[in-house]
Amino acid sequence: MLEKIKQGRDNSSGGDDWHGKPLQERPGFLIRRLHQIHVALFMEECAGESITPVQYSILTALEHMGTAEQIVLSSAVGLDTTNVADVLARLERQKMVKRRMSPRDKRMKVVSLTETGRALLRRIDAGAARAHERTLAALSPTARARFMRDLEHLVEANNDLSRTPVGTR
Amino acid sequence: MLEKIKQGRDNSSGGDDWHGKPLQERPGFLIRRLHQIHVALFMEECAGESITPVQYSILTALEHMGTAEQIVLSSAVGLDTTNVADVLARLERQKMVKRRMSPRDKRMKVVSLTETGRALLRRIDAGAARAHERTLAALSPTARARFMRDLEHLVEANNDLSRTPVGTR
DNA sequence: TAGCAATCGTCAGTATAGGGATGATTGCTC
DNA sequence: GAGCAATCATCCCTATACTGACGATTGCTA
Repeated sequence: MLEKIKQGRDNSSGGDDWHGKPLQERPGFLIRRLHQIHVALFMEECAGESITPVQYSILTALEHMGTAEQIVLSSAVGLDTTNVADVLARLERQKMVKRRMSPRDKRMKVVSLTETGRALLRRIDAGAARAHERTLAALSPTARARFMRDLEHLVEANNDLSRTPVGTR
Repeated sequence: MLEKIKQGRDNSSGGDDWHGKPLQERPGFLIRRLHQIHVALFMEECAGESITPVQYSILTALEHMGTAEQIVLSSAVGLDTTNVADVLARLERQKMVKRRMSPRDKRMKVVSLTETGRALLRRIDAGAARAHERTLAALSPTARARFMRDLEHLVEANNDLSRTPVGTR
């Protein structure tokens, strides 16, 4: 009584019938797990420094842009403005980042890296790279490159589906 | 598995030099984005029902197992026991799930689906399947199957790295 | 069998992640 | 140039996700 419910779906494209499949073979489950794993690896590689993957993303984006309004950062890293404000508040508390009102538009806040933030980036850079590598280490170099291509493709194709699409600014 | 990592960064190999690459080409960033996207798709497909992907995972696991202690569920879905308890409390509040003390071991709680929970599962099944399909829709059927294989491989290889590895129970 | 270490669930605390609402500000339009 | 809609940051709320600690219970062992 738990096998063949499956009304309303026809797998015209060759048999992607996720229903009935164990959790371990469903895309959503595996993507969540891989995300968990990468975060764990990142935290392990950067142990000692108080930093998270998302904070690292924001700091990196800031390093590339020099200075940015929160809304621009939000678009760059694909995070809700609420969430970005939250992360930035933590980064500011740790003196990694400065925020001040934009003189051009008083609704906006301009964010910039501090020297402390830049130093942190330099310290964790190798660890972050190792975390990225270890996440994909189980694949052969060929499969790894292919996997990354597919990943980029999937994210790009669905970019506009999340609340804050990347790169629209 | 971390042979060519050494101390600093040298991109002697095929070129896994994440440093200096834009955010959009780093595995951690893309995995986080794809996770966001799948969650968004799931919530869109199951709008109207108050359910999340993680809750769906737990309900599905319960359906397969019939009845399970929280620690077993935790292992089945790869979630911290703290987190599982949290999710279960919400599911119980919505009457999707029942919890009672295990008579065999008074430290444990036995969880089981209610009829309400089973009905919910039947209602959202098609939507959940559509969310899974749409997440991978941008890939050709061939690439999709390959991607899933690689994904499973990566998760399996790093299973023991997260706090709660899957399937050890 | 008395004690003790391991186990299970929970609690407190922190960090993403997003929805919905609001206040301040801006720029467009009439 | 006065009003008004859009924009930006923020606030409150909920939901993952994990760490560290703790009380209750269990089973092993001395």
